[in-house]
Amino acid sequence: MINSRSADSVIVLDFETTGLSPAQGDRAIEIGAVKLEHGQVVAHFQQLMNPGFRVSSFIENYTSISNNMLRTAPCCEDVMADFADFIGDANLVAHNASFDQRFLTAELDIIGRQYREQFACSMLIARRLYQHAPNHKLGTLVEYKHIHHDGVFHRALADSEMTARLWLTMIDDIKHQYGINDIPFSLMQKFAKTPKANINKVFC
DNA sequence: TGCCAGGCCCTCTTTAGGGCCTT
Repeated sequence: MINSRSADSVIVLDFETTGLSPAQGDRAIEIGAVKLEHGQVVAHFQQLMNPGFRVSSFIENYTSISNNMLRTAPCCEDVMADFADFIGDANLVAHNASFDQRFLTAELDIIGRQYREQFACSMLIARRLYQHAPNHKLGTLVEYKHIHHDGVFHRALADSEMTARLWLTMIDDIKHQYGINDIPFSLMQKFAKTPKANINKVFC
């Protein structure tokens, strides 16, 4: 069963998009992902994609992805077909996963594909594990945990790499804190959804 | 014209409201 797999064998992904809501017509403009097997990076995926309309100046400034860069990029449908093949039957992780899950579902719906995998949210876990962090934005958590980064933010591959390092850091911290050797993906999902008052019961 | 999401979580809560996160 997929959920019995170890939490350190997942695909960590991040979308850059034209806005916040596919229901309002927003589309993906970049996908980045890191494949982890037993805590090691074994593959990357990164691709710009042309949403079929110009992105706003806010998005150009926020992501450093310009309309000129997108003009020659392949369309979303072609990129997402390749990405669906890349994720296969892996479990998935993203920071604020509800956002990326909405776009993944919407973009795969357009090409008649589906993902069967489970999704876990690194932000929900960080809120429980690092309750004293200044906040739980990805960039803040990377600094808070002294996680290596190259200074690039709000690009899909860079953010997915940082999220992957944060994910593995949280797994290590949970292992040390609760004295366990291996954490199933399903237990991380349970941790993410458990009320803070009860989180110590999840790994005991 | 003006507006525009949504799930989670906390509290001055649960017959609600608002901040946090993502682009």
